[in-house]
Amino acid sequence: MAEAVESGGRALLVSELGRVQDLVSQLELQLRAPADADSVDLCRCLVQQIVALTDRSIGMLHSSPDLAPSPLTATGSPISSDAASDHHPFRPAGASPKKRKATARWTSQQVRVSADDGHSWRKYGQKDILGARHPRAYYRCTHRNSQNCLATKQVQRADDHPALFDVVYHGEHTCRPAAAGGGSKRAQQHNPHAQAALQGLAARLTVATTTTDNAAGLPPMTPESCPVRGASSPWSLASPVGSDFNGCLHQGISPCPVPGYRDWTSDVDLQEVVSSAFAAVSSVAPLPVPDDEFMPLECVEYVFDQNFDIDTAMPSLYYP
DNA sequence: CTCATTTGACCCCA
DNA sequence: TGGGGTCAAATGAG
Repeated sequence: MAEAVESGGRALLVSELGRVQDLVSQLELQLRAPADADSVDLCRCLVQQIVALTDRSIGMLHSSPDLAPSPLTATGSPISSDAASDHHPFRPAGASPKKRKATARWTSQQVRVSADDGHSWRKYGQKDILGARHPRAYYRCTHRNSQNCLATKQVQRADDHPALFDVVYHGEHTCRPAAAGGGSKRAQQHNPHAQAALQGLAARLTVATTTTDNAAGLPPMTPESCPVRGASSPWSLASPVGSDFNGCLHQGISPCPVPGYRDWTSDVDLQEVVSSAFAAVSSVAPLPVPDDEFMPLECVEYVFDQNFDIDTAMPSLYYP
């Protein structure tokens, strides 16, 4: 009975988000085309529809707490495992706990949200941090050697919310991202008006990105000072999607006032978020909960806390 | 063969 | 001296 209602609502929600996804695809196509008055209008129209649909989806989530997904993760790439965790949920039984089993991690139930954020990361170290329950993983840009790109990031599972991750970015990508990134940049140049419209949308779909460094001229903010992963904010987005930033970032989702929230100037990014939301809702079916899964992120990743609170659901679609 | 991950060792700094 | 960050050899996957 309740399941039927829930299932129906879920289907509706999936349908709505599917439409959002389609709209974003259309928007992306428009952004790739040279700008003219018609395409700008069309982009505006698409943005309005996207906003309206996301509004509705959020409303549905709020009115149907049962639609809250089971804890799930949607990672963007094979990611390193927590070395301290020998009971890796995606690791085949009997496999070596030490070496990566990249392909084994992509089970049919795992949601891969985004194929490419334009940047790729290579893990170069992992350390147990004093006072932290979970080790910290260190990543650098894959193009460090070939393009002298000095961007790095640190990913650490939050102690208080094991499903959440603190992601800190250092440095700036100087590499030229592959297809996706380049494409979005081109779209930016071709259609600045549409980009402005997208930024308008971004203002509503705020992904809180806070800085921990003043490299970008922003006040320092530590994970502790921002309620990103506090008790009232049960989930977090941690993704290298924001890796284009100057300086060092602590990234997450939060309704906290963010001095330097990320400008969504990339249609690829926008689509990633929408795709993520879509994937998250589509995957309400129970997924394996990687309890000790350490999830550094290659692309976009949504992490639902195990105490998922529907009242604060969809923080990526935060409305100020 | 190439590339990514793991992990112990090493380096730097407070 | 200890903690955090990085290096690099070993190893696995494709």
